[in-house]
Amino acid sequence: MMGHMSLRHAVLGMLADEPGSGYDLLRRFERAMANVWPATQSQLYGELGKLETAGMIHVLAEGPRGRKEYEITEAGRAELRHWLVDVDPGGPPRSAALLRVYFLGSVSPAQARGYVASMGESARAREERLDELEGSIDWGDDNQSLYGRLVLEWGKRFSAMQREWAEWAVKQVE
Amino acid sequence: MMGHMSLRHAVLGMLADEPGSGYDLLRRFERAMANVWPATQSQLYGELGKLETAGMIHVLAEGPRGRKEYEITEAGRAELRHWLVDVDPGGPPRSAALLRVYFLGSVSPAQARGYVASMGESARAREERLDELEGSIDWGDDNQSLYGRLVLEWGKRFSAMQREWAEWAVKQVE
DNA sequence: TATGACATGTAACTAGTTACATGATTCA
DNA sequence: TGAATCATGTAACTAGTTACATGTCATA
Repeated sequence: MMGHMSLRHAVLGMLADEPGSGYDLLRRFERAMANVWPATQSQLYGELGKLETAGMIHVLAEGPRGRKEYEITEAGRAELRHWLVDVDPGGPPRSAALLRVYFLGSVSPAQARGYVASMGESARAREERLDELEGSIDWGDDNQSLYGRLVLEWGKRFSAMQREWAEWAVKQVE
Repeated sequence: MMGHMSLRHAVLGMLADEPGSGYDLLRRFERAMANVWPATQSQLYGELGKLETAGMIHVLAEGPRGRKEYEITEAGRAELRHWLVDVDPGGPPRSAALLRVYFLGSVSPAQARGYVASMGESARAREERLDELEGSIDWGDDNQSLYGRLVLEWGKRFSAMQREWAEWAVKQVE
């Protein structure tokens, strides 16, 4: 049944938007995807090789310094649509931050409070970053802007939720 | 610097609460941890072996059918506290659900709306499950109850956030 | 001419999943 | 006695990380 392989689909999704090299993709992952689906350079080049072998992308042009610009193929688009529509996305992912909360009984209440407070603080910092980011992008009315805004809004709501939870939780540990 | 290895700490955290066998732990992971840090049987037995070699747990008693009951050692408790207090928990984890939202431009608006709506629906179902769970547990005033309630509350708030976001997002895709 | 950005790739490792394999004990 | 549960373990795989390795091109 082929496992999950979401990196594959992240790459296909980006190339569906526009062609690019591994190097391009790496920067796109760093810029737009860092908080949703981080990927390393190693992984990216490996996946591009596999996708080419599988016929889901092909080399559109070769540039200087060995640059290979990839374009998604019709098979690649079909696989992307299949994943978007037919494959179950699964539940919420592992959370190391929450895992710790379970075990805070192993440290002093003051340390536990400190940990929860720091979760709130990092959520607040993330909220600020996302607000800035939102202001710095000039949103068009294309699909990318539309769905990008949905993701950004999710991040903002998530961060606000976590900050509010932390404020509440700090009081519980007293 | 030893990587993240949160499974190791999840096991230590559970054994810090009370001793148990691999089989016990597996059921505890299924019951209490399924949504925060799922683990497979394979991984669990492997990790128990490594933790024993590392001197962080030891066999307290052997029972029928080869059962080995493990207890955390002082070294194990120290490692757990170290992880809880000193190690940076890192940002929000990968989210396959959100990753898809980025790429919904590749399918029809109706399909995109359907996907977002299904995210809302699964969040609603999770909210209900968590409400039921909360009602079914008789909470004491021990540490486990306290921190368990914090985690449950986080889950409820997360689910509510996702449901509300989805309701909002469905309207945006129109 | 040397620095920094561009550009790709491999090796060795850790983490996690799925499937297989085996056997003991309980109880209907 | 047969099925369910208890109980542990291994093999083969996929996914992801870190470090290493190499070389090109633009420009100050």
